[in-house]
Amino acid sequence: MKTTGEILRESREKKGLLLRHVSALLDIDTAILSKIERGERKATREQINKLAEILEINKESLIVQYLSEKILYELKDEDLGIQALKVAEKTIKYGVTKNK
Amino acid sequence: MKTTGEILRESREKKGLLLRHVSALLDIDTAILSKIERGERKATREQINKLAEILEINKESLIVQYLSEKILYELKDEDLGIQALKVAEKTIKYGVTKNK
DNA sequence: TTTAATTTGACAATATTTGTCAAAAATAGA
DNA sequence: TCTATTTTTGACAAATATTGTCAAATTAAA
Repeated sequence: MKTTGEILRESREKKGLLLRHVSALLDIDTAILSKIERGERKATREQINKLAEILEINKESLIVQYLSEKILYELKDEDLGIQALKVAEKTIKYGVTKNK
Repeated sequence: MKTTGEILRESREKKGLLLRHVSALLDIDTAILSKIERGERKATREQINKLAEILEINKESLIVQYLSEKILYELKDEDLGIQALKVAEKTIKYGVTKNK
């Protein structure tokens, strides 16, 4: 499975766009976009939306990949990550929302 | 399934401890512990460790519940949460770690 | 009823994230 | 080659989010 960064870089290059072009549309420095594409930084949720539009990427698949990386980042030092994911999944499915 | 806050409050009361006692051991104000138990605030990872010890709660189950709430918090406004969880789960299982 | 415990909310301190900038490194044409 | 352009790097600044204190209000219980 491709990382978010890989998807973004490949899509940008396929369109013949430079970091300069895309980062201008996102209103950020090229340095950040460079880091996002190489997985050194995470994009913001808003940037993901914009990038899907600019690069004409399937929005859903991009978001799913992005979110899954965000989750994995939270769990990166945890031994019980898989169990936590399973509990989270069940909770979503059963539509339980006790907390504020 | 009980929330982290419910587990903490019930365990504390079962031991006959006051917020004052436990929050002193955690070195925080009672106000925060009160909020944590009612789900208004999240505990830190360190506080969870300490609380498991102080209240003699099964550490693994407390951590799993805590982490799953953290994940759900990230996904609370997302339509594609379940898909993201599934991708994350597969990624952990296959041991893929491309990003820094 | 009054003492102790808990809750509430404003806001302060701290930590994390997101960004800029300038210079270095890599890449591509002439 | 050489030299323009693009990309990458890393130090640091700005913005945002999290975690905390405090004092007063509310609730519970002696």
